[in-house]
Amino acid sequence: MSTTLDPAGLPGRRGQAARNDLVILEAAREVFLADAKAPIAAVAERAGVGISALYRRYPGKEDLLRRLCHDGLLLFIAEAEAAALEPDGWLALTGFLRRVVDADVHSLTVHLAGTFTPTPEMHASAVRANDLVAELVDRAHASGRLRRDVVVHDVPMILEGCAAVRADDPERTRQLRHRHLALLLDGLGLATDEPLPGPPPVPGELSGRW
Amino acid sequence: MSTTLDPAGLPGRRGQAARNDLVILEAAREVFLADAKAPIAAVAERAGVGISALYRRYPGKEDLLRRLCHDGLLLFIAEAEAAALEPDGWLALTGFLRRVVDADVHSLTVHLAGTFTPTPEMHASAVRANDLVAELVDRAHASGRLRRDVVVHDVPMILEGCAAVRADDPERTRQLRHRHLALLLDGLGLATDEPLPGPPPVPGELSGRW
DNA sequence: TAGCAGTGGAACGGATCATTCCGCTCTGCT
DNA sequence: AGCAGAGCGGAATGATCCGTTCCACTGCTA
Repeated sequence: MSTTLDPAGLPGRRGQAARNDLVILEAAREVFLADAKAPIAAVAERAGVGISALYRRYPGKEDLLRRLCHDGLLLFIAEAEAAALEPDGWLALTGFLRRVVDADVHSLTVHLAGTFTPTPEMHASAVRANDLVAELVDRAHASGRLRRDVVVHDVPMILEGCAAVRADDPERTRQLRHRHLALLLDGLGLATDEPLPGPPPVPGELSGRW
Repeated sequence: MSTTLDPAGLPGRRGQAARNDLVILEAAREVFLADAKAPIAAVAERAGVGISALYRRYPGKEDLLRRLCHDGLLLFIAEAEAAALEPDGWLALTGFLRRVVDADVHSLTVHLAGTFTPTPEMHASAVRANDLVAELVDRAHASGRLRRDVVVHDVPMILEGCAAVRADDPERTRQLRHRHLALLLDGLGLATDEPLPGPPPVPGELSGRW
């Protein structure tokens, strides 16, 4: 039971309920991050509540998934906006990627996509996110430190690759992903003149649809 | 009962059966590569045969999966052995990785693992594969072109990352994976003095168990 | 021409889930 | 103090999915 937005945990039934809101969301995050098609009951168990507690808050599984995914997307956007403040274009991009990997946001937004039908609102967020990343990539190019043939849509590909790395322990997973990312970031630099093979990724091409 | 090597398809029932052996295996490969937990019926459909044709050949789903996975592992080993013949240690390793990505072998061996219990024979093959990769990595190190802090177990991590990249079209998937691999290979080089973050991967640590 | 290897595909039974429902507990209000 | 009902736990329900079995049929093969 941890509370963040629950100002000085109210006592009694009301407060417990408010706290459960968060506990459930956190449990759902953990469970669905580990397995995108985990049963609802697993979330309830992890949260230490009954199934009713879930259905009281969300009309159905899909709504919970949507919520989780949208939250992730918003976090992604927030990180991108934060990165926009970094003056060095290269550091802005690399720092952004590191933070996204750190927060495991990509799994939330992509692995979960396809398990529900997105809202128009989410679509708008996705567009916004894409614009922000495009800006980061442009600035990295301008800094002269990013290899020429890397395009915006390489970013989701990179994140996809990082998200695929998994260990048993979440913390260890994080470490290994950073290791993988470090390799990719070095590859992103100007180490070689060899152009990347094949045409670059194109918008809806990667597995996550939207 | 004619067997796998069916040159110039025999006519009649016998020949049809022999041909089905291959058709089924190929269909299974395609189907399970696209979705590791596809139903048996999907394989039959793709192969254009009935379900019986499958069960005549394999006692159960698990056996088919095992067969597929072991075939993949053997191919992996064959590629590693082929790579061992390349005199340049760096080219041996990078060429090997490219061919493995090309053949989509990693998906076969890892994504499918966990869906069945491995045979001791497969375990032996896995050990052998590991040894061969270790040798490739050693030689790459000896060539002086591989960054110092890369270890054997980084290889499965890299392959895992590549396998995560997916497009709708198999051919396009292959292209994008090569792009991703190219980035990783550049990162594998000596571009930077920055050491890789965190401790390197350790044997059974990655998601595929064995 | 008899017999059977080889087959297609319907039918069966078990497993898994999302969702609903009911009875209980306490809280917060009167 | 008392009670209406917000919140909840978890069993029951009904649907779906899938591996496996079964049986009738076909046309080689001997």
